[in-house]
Amino acid sequence: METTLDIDLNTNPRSNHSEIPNEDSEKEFGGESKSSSMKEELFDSAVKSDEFENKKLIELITIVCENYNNLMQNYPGDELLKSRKRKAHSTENGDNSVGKNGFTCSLCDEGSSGTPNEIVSNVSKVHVRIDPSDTSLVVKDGYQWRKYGQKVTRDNPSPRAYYKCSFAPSCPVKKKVQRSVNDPSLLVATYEGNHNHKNPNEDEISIELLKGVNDISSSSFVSLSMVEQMASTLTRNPSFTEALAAAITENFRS
DNA sequence: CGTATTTGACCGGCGC
DNA sequence: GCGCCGGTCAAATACG
Repeated sequence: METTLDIDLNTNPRSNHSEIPNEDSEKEFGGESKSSSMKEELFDSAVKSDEFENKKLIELITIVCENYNNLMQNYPGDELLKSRKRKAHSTENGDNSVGKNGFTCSLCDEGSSGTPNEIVSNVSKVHVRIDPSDTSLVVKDGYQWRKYGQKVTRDNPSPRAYYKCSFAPSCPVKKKVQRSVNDPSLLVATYEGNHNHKNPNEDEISIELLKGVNDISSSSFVSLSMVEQMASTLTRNPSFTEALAAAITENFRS
């Protein structure tokens, strides 16, 4: 069963406001048949209606954020740790199936076959579909990264880029980004470790939520890719999709 | 001028 | 022990 969560970021609540009669439209209608009090009433009801929809939207986004955070907490970082010692890792360029929209996230317990005392680190892979002509090895995931190396590996002609979290050394997370050997339009990002800080964009989202959805719609801080990642991760969690469906039903019933 | 990126050198694990 | 190879360092360079 495939569940899809579509978050249409083109639905701009602020743009809805542009349909609310403003000074220009008032001029346009010239006050011929409607009294000013009637116009005020229409304006007022339009705003209230908008506010009502915005509240629903805020609640839904809040639910998405909460579930995303909960889900992330259910995959504690050290649980899937694996050794950084180099061993034959054949899955390095393996292709998992990827949806047309690009983001696929998988948590891989690659250290499970190691010795009991082996120090292991959390490794996850994210597959991102990109424009084949795009040569940049950039996977936008909401975090800030500093590139510290690039290398051409033996089993893949395309270079592999090495990134550290910009919060390093306090945050030990690293990621490797390389085109798939089989599909040049596919970027494979391998994450090692877990961030010991919040996603900066996540904070921004929380702040913007408090400010109101009008500002959310215009905020450059709300990363499309982050929402995609959240959606991708969350939709793979059956309990979340159930909870979200229930929440949506409940919200629109009230 | 401060910060980020590039890139060749270097390090260390692994296989032979 | 030696060479290969992935990963990291750090000086040089680019960029805002």
